[in-house]
Amino acid sequence: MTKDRVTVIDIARAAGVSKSTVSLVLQASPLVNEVTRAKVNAVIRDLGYVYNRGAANLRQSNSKSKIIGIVVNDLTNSFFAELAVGVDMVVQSAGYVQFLANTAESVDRQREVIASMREHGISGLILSPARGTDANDLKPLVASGIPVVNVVRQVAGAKVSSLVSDNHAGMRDAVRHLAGLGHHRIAFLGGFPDTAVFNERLQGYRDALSDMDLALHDELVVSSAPSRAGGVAAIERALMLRERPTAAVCFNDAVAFGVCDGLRAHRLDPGEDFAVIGFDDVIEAQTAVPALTTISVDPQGMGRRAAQLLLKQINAGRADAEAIVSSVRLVVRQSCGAAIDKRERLSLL
Amino acid sequence: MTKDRVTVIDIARAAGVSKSTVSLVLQASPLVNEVTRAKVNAVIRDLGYVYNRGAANLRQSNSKSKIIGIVVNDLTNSFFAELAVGVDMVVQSAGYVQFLANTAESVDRQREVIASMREHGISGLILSPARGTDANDLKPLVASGIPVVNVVRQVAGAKVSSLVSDNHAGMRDAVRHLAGLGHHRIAFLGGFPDTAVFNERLQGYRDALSDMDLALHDELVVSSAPSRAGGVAAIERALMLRERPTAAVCFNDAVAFGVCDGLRAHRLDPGEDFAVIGFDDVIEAQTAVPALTTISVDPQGMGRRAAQLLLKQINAGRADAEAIVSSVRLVVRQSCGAAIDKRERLSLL
DNA sequence: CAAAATAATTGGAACGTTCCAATTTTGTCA
DNA sequence: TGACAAAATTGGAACGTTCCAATTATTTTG
Repeated sequence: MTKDRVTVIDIARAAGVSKSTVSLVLQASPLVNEVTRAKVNAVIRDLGYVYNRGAANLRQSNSKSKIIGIVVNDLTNSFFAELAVGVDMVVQSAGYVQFLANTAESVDRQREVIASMREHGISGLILSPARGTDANDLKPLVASGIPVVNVVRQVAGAKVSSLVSDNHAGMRDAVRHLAGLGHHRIAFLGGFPDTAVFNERLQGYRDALSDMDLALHDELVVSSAPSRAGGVAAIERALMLRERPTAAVCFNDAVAFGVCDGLRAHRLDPGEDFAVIGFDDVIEAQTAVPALTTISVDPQGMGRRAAQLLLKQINAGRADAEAIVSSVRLVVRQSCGAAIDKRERLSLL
Repeated sequence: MTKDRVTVIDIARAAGVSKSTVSLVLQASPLVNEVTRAKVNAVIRDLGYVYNRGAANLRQSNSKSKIIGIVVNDLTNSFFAELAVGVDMVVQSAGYVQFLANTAESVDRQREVIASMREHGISGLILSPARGTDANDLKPLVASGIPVVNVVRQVAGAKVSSLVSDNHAGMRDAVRHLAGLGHHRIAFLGGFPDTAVFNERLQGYRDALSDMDLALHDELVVSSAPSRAGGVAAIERALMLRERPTAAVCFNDAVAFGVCDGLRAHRLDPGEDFAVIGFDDVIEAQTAVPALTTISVDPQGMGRRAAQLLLKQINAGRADAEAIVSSVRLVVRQSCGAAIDKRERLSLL
C-alpha cells in the first residue's frame, strides 16, 4: 500500500531545504528562520512524516531515548496497578513512554525483561524487585550508568535509589490505635516472612505491643500469601486458637479483605465483633463495607514520586542513590470498630 | 566509570573475527562454525556486550522491533490490569517487550501516546479505545501497516481486528437465570449509556426480558459510572423506587460490588434479600463474600488471546482484520441467591 | 591431485538521524 | 558601497547494526 517510510530527506527535498535544516526544526532549534520553519512543518504534516527515535537515539549520546522501564512483581495486585498509573502520569507528560513488565515474583523473568529493556535502550528503570532479587542482578545496570529507583522493596547492598513506605511506623501506629481502643489480643496476619517488608512491619507490631505494655504471643503472628485468599486462610487459623484475638493488623489490604471475608464466614461482623486494620489504602478500601481502616501509602502518589525521582536522575546525568522513606498515615474507617469515636465526637457538638 | 558502550566491532576485534561474523552469531545463524561461535560468545560475555536493538532495527526492514504497544482506557480497573498481565505473558515469552500506557478515557492522551509509540517503532498495538475514539484516529496507524487489535471496545468503521466479549449473550443469560429463579423486577445497574458495550449489554437485558415475557420498566435501568462508587449510587437510586426491584444485573463486577455495599448499608443482605449478578469475573469475584455470580470473561485469557492474534498478524506481515467475539459464561455463585440450587441438587443424590 | 563443490568468513554500503565545521545569505554601519 | 557581523543554511561524517556480494578456506570427488 504505502511506499517506503518517509524520512527527513524526503521532507527536505519537498520543502526545498537541506536535511540539516529539517533536523533543526524537528528539535525546535531557534537557529532556523520562522518562514522556513513554517514551510517545513507544513510539509511534515502533508507527507505524514513520523520521527524515527531509534535512528535519532543511535546518533545522540546514548540514553536520551525517552523510554523508561517499570517492572513490578505482581501487577494483578491493584497496589501495583495504581503505582503504574502514577508513574505513567508523570512519565507521559514528560514525553516519555514506559515499558511495563510483570515478573510474577520470578527472578528469572525479571532478569530477562531487564536485559530486554536494556537492549531497547531505556534511560531509567523503576523496579519493584521480585522476591530473592540480589544486588548482583542490578550490578550491570548501574555499571552502565542507567539510573534505577527501587520501589516498595529494597535490595540490600544495591547502590540504587529507593522509595519505600515507612512500614515500621505504619504498623506501629495501627497497633497503638487498636490497643488504645482496649484490645489486648491483637493478631498480625498475612505476608511472607522472608521479605524485608514483612519484617519491618512485624517489628513495628512488636515495638508497639511493648510500648503499650502488651504481651507478645507468637501464635498471634500468622503468615500467609499476601492475597485475599491468604487472608481467609490466616484468620481461619487465628480463630482456631483457644484464646482468640479480638483484633488484627494485616500485612496489606488484600489480606484484610480476606480476613473480613473469613470473619463473615464465621458469622462474625468485621468492625463490630472483630477489629481489622489493613495496609496500603488501595482504592477499594474506602468503598468497601465496612470501610477499611488502613495505613495509607497512596500508591499512585508513590508512583508519581518514583517517576519524578527517576526523571531527576536521568536529567542530572549522574544518579547518586538516595533512600526515601515515604511517610504513611493511619486512616480510621469502620473496620476497626472505632466509628464509635466519631459518634461520640459528634455528640459533643 | 565505564568507557563508551561496547559494540559489535569491539567484540569482533577481541575475538579476532570480522563484525559480520559477530552479527551472524548474534542471530544464531547456522552459517558460522561451531568453534568460532563459541569463541565469539565467550567474548560477548566477557566484555558485557549489550545488543543495540535500535541500531539493528534501523537497518532491518521496519518493524521487527520486538516492541508492541498496549494502551488501555483505565488501568486502575483491575479488569485491565488483568488484561495487561495476560498480554504481558505471551508477549514476554515471544521475546517482545510492551509499552503500556493509560489514557484515563482521554482521546487526546490516547493520540499522544499512540504517536509516541509509533515514533519508537512498535510493531503492533493492542488498544482498548478511550470513549469517543474515532476511526480516523487509527487511520495513520493502519495505513503504515502496523497491525492493531482492538479489545473490549470496537471502533466503528476502523478496519482493524477486534476481540470483544459477547456482551449481548452474557447479559441475556444473566437475566434469564434471574427470571428462572422467579424474579420479576430485575434492574440493570451501572455503566455509561454512550458506549457500545453498554448498549450491547442493555440489549441483551431487554431481549431476555421479552423472551421471558417480563415487562420492561425504564426506571429499572439506572446508569452510573462503571465503578464501585457508581454501583453504590445506582442501587441507592433503585431502592428509592416505589416498586423496588428484587434483583439486579450489573454493568460490571466493580458496579456489582458497589451494589452489594449499598445493599448492606440498607441492611439488606446481598444474595439473601436481593440477587446480584456482575459482569467480567474479576479475580475478587470468587473470594468476595458473598461470592459474586457473574459473567466470566477471563480478562487474562482475553489479554493472551489478543496478544496471540497480534503476534500472528505481525508475523504474517499482512493484517487482515478479523473480528472475534469471545464467548462468555455465567458463573453461578452466592450473590444471586441460587446457592439453593446446589443444595437441592446435592439432596437428589 | 586438480577441479569442483561446499562451508565459512568478510568488507563495505545502507538504514535515518544528529552534530560539527564550513558556507552562504542577510543585515548593519561608517 | 564596501567591510564586517550576525543569522541561516548546508554537506558530510558518525552512531551500531544487517545485508549483500565477494572472497577465502575446507571438503569432496572423479
